[in-house]
Amino acid sequence: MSIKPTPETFQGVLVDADTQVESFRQTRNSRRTELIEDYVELIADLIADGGEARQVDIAQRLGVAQPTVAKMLKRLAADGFIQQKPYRGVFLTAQGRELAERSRDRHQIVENFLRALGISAETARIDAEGIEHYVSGETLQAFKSYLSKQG
Amino acid sequence: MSIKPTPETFQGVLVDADTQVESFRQTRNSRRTELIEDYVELIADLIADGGEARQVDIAQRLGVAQPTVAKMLKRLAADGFIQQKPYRGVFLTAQGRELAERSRDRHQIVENFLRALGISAETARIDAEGIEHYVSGETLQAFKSYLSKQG
DNA sequence: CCTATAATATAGCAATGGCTATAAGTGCGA
DNA sequence: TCGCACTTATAGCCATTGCTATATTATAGG
Ligand SMILES: [Mn+2]
Ligand SMILES: [Mn+2]
Ligand SMILES: [Mn+2]
Ligand SMILES: [Mn+2]
Repeated sequence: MSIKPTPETFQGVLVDADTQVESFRQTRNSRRTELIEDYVELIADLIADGGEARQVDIAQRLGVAQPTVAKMLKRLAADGFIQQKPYRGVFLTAQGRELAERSRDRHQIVENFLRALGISAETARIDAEGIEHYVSGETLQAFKSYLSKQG
Repeated sequence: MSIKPTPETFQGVLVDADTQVESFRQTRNSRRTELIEDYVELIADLIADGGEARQVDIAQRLGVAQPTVAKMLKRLAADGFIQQKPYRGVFLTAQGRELAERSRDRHQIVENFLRALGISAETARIDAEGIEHYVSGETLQAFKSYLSKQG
């Protein structure tokens, strides 16, 4: 790597490289599980609401095409989150239900936290849909603390 | 789409479909620009710190391989964010500097906000690296308000 | 019971974001 | 000046996440 000529005493805008790389790695990791979390959460909600989760409904709510959902469901089945019967709706495994519940709880807390900060319902809903996947346990705890202090 | 047999009076865990789809679309959109924002921000920081941004340094700080960076830089150049001279470092265009500055400001606010909530420096750093890309203008404003009220 | 419609499956394509291996260019020090 | 080490470019691979077009299956009404 290139050696920068500036003396070590000068502290620029840059943080330590090893420190920074860990943040980026962690973020890339969260990005990889983002879709899975949204799928199982949505499937759980659809089942809770209507008794079943069908591809067309998942596709409609995610705003993607049905074959996109079909392919993702295969991955979720291969990963052990759902069970599929051909030409039928999907069902969550124990592992899937566990992840769905954790995701929904975290999602709720993030969205409620944003609302508590005075953010509008619509913006809180939109922002929480993305932010939720990048919130660590420590940060989630801080959000919960804030919410309970607000009463 | 499938018609659910439950009466409309029953309000389940599910929000309106058109409402939900907009959140997912918005999130997918933010995800598309996430990497671009991190690249231009990092390039700006490297230039500010050492006068130049070299592929090897970008790769080392992002934790990816150098050819991964090379390919992305071509995209950034094609999109008008940077200028490249073969076998030389990269430079930001006016458009690139503009995006870099906006990204860095937003990143700073998010990280400072998490710190103000009592979150540890390391967790704030890691979480902010992901959260920053999913924070709307309205939410950013709310974070700023909280920070100024904190003193 | 048959058929039309709805839902699911499959094939094939593209863009994105990663990787390794290797070729080619730059530039510094001896 | 020239060679070697560093840096950049390129080729080729894979996984992911989207799409359209089309085939197949399920099922409800007549
Ligand atoms: Mn969610
Ligand atoms: Mn989400
Ligand atoms: Mn950033
Ligand atoms: Mn980031």
